[in-house]
Amino acid sequence: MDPAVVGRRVRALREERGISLSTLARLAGVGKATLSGLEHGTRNPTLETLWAVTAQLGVPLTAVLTEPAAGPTVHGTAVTATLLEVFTDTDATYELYRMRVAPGVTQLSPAHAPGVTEHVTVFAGVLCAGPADAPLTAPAGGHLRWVSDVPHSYATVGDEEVAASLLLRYPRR
Amino acid sequence: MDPAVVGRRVRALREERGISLSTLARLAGVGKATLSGLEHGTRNPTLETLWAVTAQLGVPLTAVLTEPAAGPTVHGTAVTATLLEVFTDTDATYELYRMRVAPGVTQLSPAHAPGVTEHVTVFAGVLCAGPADAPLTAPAGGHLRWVSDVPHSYATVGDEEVAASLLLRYPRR
DNA sequence: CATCATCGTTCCGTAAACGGAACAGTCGGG
DNA sequence: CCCGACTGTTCCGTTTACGGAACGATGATG
Repeated sequence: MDPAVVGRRVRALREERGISLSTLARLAGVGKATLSGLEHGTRNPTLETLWAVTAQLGVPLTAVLTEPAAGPTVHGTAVTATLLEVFTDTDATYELYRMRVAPGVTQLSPAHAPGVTEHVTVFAGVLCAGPADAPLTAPAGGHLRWVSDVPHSYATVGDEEVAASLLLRYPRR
Repeated sequence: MDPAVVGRRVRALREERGISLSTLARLAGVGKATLSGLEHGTRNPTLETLWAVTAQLGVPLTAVLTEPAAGPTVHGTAVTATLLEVFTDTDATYELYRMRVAPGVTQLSPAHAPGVTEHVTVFAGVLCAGPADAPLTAPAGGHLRWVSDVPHSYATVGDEEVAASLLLRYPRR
């Protein structure tokens, strides 16, 4: 955990809001020296200090402590997916992703293990996805499901980026 | 942010692993006094200290800084839902929840605004949910969808707790 | 019972994070 | 130009979190 990274995030958040270091320090009730050192990563801040600052910025502590993308992120040619949650059950393991599909490109993904299914709920845009030889289409608000033990594809319909949630279900072997 | 809460989580995580305060302090390279004070909430730990301890426990910093359920949590008679993500689009707003339904109780929820739809994907257990007068049923791996502008219900089928993801779609009025 | 190990807490000197003040640099107005 | 208001950084005395050692309590062993 690099304190310099935390510092950069704090500074970025502050500058997004267009407020000065002096102002934020005063609002958060910390010394300017403290905030300056924190943003530079030259100090090793106390929880209390970090809390005061992030609270004033209106973000949770985790916003500066974790990567902007909370989970591991998978980048493909068209698809960017970040893992939101993993759920393990006696019968299967589920992985819940937030997914974005860039327009104009079709991404082909190889087959998963037998029995793996994908559920997609579209937030925005129109998604065309599913088995490569018989893809399905869903508009915003729609839902797709397919068994992904065959090669499958993802693409947008139209120029709009697609936002969706993707649920991968891996049956216990 | 209550340092006592952080302390309790650290202590809980340590005791889950069955290791002593002395041992964890040695492994994490911090003083026993430091760890003792941290667990009691009588100290105001430094990021470095907290990082050393949580890393040794094998959990991310956020595990002790945020609620066990990361987002705002809604508790009902049978349903506990925690907000994972909010997505706002030009057409609609989506809220993605992780949901648990306790067995043996049926929860009735009042109607939402017109056009609001719910998508549920079941992780574990068997869920019976939907419009109160015509609920639907889905086993683990299944998916339900209904328009929730009428009163609707949630209940498990059988004695097993249901785990699921719930997506609420609010069309822009 | 005596002994030893380990438990978690408390004491204490040191190192460092803290807030306030002083500092140089920059912009805008009279 | 000069001045005031502001920016962010640096200096400094005070506060406090730090690790190590000492402590009493507990449990296992001979």
